[in-house]
Amino acid sequence: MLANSLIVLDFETTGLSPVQGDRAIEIGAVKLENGIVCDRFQALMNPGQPISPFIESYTGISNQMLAKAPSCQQVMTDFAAFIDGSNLLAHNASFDARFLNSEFDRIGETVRGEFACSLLLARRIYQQAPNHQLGTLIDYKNIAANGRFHRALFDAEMTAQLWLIMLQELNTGYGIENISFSFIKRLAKTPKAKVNALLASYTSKDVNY
DNA sequence: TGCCAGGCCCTCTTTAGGGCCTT
Repeated sequence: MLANSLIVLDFETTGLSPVQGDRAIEIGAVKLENGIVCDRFQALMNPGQPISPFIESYTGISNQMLAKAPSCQQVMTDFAAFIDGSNLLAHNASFDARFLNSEFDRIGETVRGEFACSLLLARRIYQQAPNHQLGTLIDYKNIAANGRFHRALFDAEMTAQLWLIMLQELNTGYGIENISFSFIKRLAKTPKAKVNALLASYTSKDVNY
């Protein structure tokens, strides 16, 4: 079942590319079970390098805050225990997956769960949205947002709420129930012009697709 | 708000280019 034990996560980082030496500075995540947030994880981590004024401004996380934070190794070890092989979700998952893989590589961990992407799904089912940035979609769907975007836990919470709304609308709009994780991934990879046809053709046999 | 990268996805495409997303 899709909503069972799904970890929604978000990284704040020193930049865009771990290949270029960028590191994680904060991880936030919520655990969804049966459509309900049942656990949370949040931690700043010291990347061992100063962050730029741009990142300080963008995230509200300062070098002073990170100087007091535990190491990436310590935090990511704790986070590996938190996710424990669950399937994963993020907004623009390719970005978070790169950093999760990079930070896990450094501590000898591997990502065992599968990743889904709320951005790809939103681009399919909200084709009329002004754009598909997380903040825009939260506003577009009138989801209550009391917090600061670009902090990891808040973005993870908002991504989780957006995800649940999308599942609910797939249910009410297309009669799709008990949708599988793999069907959502299939939907996210379907060309936009063929999304409606796929949804209209959905049958119960797709539950375990 | 920009740069760095990479995946997705569209189009005046596929022998390519550029916008959108993430920090």
